[in-house]
Amino acid sequence: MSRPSGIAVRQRTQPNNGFSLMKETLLELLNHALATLKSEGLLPADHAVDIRIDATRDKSHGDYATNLALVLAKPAGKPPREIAEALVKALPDSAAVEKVEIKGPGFINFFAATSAAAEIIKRVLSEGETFGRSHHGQGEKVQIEFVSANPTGPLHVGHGRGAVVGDCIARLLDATGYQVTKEFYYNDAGAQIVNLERSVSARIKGLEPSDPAWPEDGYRGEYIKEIARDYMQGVTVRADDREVTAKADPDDSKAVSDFAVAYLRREQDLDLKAFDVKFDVYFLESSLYSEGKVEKTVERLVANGHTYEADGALWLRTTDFGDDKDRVMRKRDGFYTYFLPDVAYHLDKWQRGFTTVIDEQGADHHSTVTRVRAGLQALDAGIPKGWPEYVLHQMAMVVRDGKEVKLSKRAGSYVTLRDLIDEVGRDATRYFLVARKVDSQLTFDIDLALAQSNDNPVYYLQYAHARLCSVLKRAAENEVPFDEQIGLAHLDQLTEEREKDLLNRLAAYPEQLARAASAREPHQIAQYLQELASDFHSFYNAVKVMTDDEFQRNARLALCLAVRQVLFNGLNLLGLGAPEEM
RNA sequence: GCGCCUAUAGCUCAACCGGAUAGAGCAACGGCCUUCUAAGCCGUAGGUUGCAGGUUCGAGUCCUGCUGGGCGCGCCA
Repeated sequence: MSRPSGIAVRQRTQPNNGFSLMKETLLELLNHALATLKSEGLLPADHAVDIRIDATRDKSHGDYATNLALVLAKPAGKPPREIAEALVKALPDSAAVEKVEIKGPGFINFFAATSAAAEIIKRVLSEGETFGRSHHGQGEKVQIEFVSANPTGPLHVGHGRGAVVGDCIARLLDATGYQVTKEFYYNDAGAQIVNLERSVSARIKGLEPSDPAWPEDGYRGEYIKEIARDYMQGVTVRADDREVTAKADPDDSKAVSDFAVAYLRREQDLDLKAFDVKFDVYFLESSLYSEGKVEKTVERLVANGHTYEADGALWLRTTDFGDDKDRVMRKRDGFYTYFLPDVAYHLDKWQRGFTTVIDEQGADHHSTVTRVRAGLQALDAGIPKGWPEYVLHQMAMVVRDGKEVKLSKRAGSYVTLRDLIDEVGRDATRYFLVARKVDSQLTFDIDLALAQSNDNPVYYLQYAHARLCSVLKRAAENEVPFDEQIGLAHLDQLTEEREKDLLNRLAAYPEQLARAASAREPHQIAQYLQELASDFHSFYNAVKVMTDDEFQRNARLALCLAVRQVLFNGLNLLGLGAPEEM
């Protein structure tokens, strides 16, 4: 599978409008030096090397550094420091570079001229909302499936984590040039739906979960009672993908079932809407049956000779494809296991032309990964081995009053996603759920989120944006308003250390976005935004923007405008609001 | 027993295909509003990156083993 490397510095992958970024400049200089070394015979002429230029962590190492000399030490057969010296000697002069140093084992450190670093402002302002976006994906069709909750209850915090992670990955891929389809898959006709119907019917009869006649494993939550009431009142419910009017006939189990599914789908839609998550496609498991896709998949697997009958069931020999045991496809009772429609569904995705498919799921379903991939291999349909991709998020736990709130649909004790959004707000909920790596478990402490509500990490970002808007607004009201042209013509006024920090941070954004997208890790953006906001707050406290010096003031306002833009773009990637005042 | 994830400051978490002296927030302590939003800033303190080996110029990051935690191992989804 080809993925954009994103990280490697490449020439001309970004539209640059003639503005040269520091890294691009350094890359050119190093390429020159490299060619010189080769022509002098210090390096094998045919030696290819991927030049890496990193932003430094430590300012005493300059703004950018390369380990090029260390990488070249082996092929050149010379100590790294010697190569570093030769490289530095061969570097063409550039006004963009203030100083070059060799440090440590052979790192070459570059100190950028602030005026050259300030060029990023021009690019940010000319590209506006598209700054940071790229065409790495070249329009490739990507599908991301996430949430995919069955309509048997409201969404909980685990679904919320999946929802925001999937949604943000979709935003990242869209921003890096992919054509993204967001899809929600659900079962509207299986055993769980029968259970749902029985539960609602029991409520219609006035039964309580404590009654002996209550269906075994029935859903006990209060929401079932509400469905029963609305069904008997003939209510019409409208979900994103269906609309159903209740028949109010307690004996029509099909009608009860249809209504309950539509009702819960609508509830989930409302949850997702409150969370600002939208889908392009709702895919029904039942359609795989009604359109014969399940049957066709079975036939194909049988024809390929990967199946056998045993104990009255039909098995797929998934062990041929790396699974630890074979899996039942068709049960003794003639029904298929969930696994088969899963395979049929993914074959359908492949046939729809999605060369990259990402399944975002809870890690408790991780055993399906090997199984589904094995099933797809057994189809012999030309599907690559590691397809589809999976992003698995670890469990999210809700804590209130220092105690875990169990998320049991059957027991009915519940903290729903909507509860969280109502209590701590959409932006804070999204931020908490997306700001950390998906591989780590997550504790969502409601009390903490509430207690911090005045002092929340997401507000830190939004406050930075609001502050910037305020400064820019003040400038607009001023008798000598902000003149962008004057500002851009005097970027050499930006000489403060805090200003340079900000400029370097702005310049890192496009790469940061590309890296987060190719790693499918939206938390990287949250991290970046914290750093950007921090740089801005430091700058704001250390440097007065609205000075009397016309050139300096306008240059600083241009910087502010650029920072505001990047903050806005980044907040947007995470689906967070960018308030103009707080 | 097997598989996947995980272990970093008191707590919650970062750390860019392996890079230089491991960074933030919260909590603690000390400062900063007669000037652009103090939901902010500056400073102090806080670490044997679970343990033991290995790979190499260099390891929180890669490999092996061990320990602790989570999840999974249905003819449930």
